[in-house]
Amino acid sequence: MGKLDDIDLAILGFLQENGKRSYTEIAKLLHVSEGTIRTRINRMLKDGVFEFIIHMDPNKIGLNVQAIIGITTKLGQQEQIARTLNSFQEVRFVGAFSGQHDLILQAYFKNNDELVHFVNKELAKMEGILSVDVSIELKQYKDSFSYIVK
Amino acid sequence: MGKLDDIDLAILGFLQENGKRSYTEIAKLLHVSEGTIRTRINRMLKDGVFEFIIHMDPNKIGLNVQAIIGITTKLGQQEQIARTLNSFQEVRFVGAFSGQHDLILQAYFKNNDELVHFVNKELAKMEGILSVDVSIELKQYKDSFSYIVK
DNA sequence: TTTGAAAAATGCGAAGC
DNA sequence: GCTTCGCATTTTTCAAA
Repeated sequence: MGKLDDIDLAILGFLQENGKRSYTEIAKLLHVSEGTIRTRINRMLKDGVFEFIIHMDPNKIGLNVQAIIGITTKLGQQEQIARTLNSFQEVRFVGAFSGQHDLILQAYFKNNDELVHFVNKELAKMEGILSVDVSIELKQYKDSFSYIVK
Repeated sequence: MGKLDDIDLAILGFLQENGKRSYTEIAKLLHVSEGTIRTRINRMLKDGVFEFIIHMDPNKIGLNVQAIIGITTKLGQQEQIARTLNSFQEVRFVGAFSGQHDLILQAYFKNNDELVHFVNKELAKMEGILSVDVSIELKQYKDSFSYIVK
């Protein structure tokens, strides 16, 4: 699994603007053949460099309450708690972090009741959680998936 | 811009598994015509319900340091700081939150030097920031974009 | 809004450079 | 590893129910 060269990065640069761009279109933009684009995209997909997904607006599909939750865990329990959190549909992101909280998660809920249930029932019953710090999103300013500078 | 019905949600349910699924394939799965799928997808795109994107693995494209940063701002300065943060390529996500921090952002960097520069130079020079709380990601457990329960 | 059918574009596999 | 060339699939367009 080698490094990405300039053409690979250029392909990603175009796809990050619009995941629906065709091989043909990208080929023209980069002045190489369609087959080259296709081969490289398939290689990057196989190597897990990126994947084609859709990004839904949570509000538009009825998930009106978004929260970021910091968790402090008992030493040695972090991994197991992370795996438990993993299994919740509501949880979009979980990571272990250095800093104030051992775990940070992002989760989407239909309404406040569901958030309260998640925190007071589900989190509350997990062994090894020492403290929970809930932040509720009031306004979103940016949510970008374009990491590549052109 | 009406509400989504069961077919719309079913379409999103299939697309969230794989953003490359064709109209034809989804049509067969849902026992409706290809045109129906196409019409509905285009309506949802127009309404901003979702978009086709690619999700890159930050590590695989050389962004090896990921951080979540909580910021406390001077009253009334929050909006303007959020907009400034917005303009940084490194910043993937910014939101205003209730709770311990007024703003929370997620950012990706090539290395620790770039993170340190962002915090100690860029953030440090912004007017109205009272405190900054940096958490560095040690391990990622989940990063899902499938919000719809089937 | 959904369907069906024909034209245009895109994607795919194989062969050669 | 890149390109070209047929063939299959998908997308687009549009008329009609």
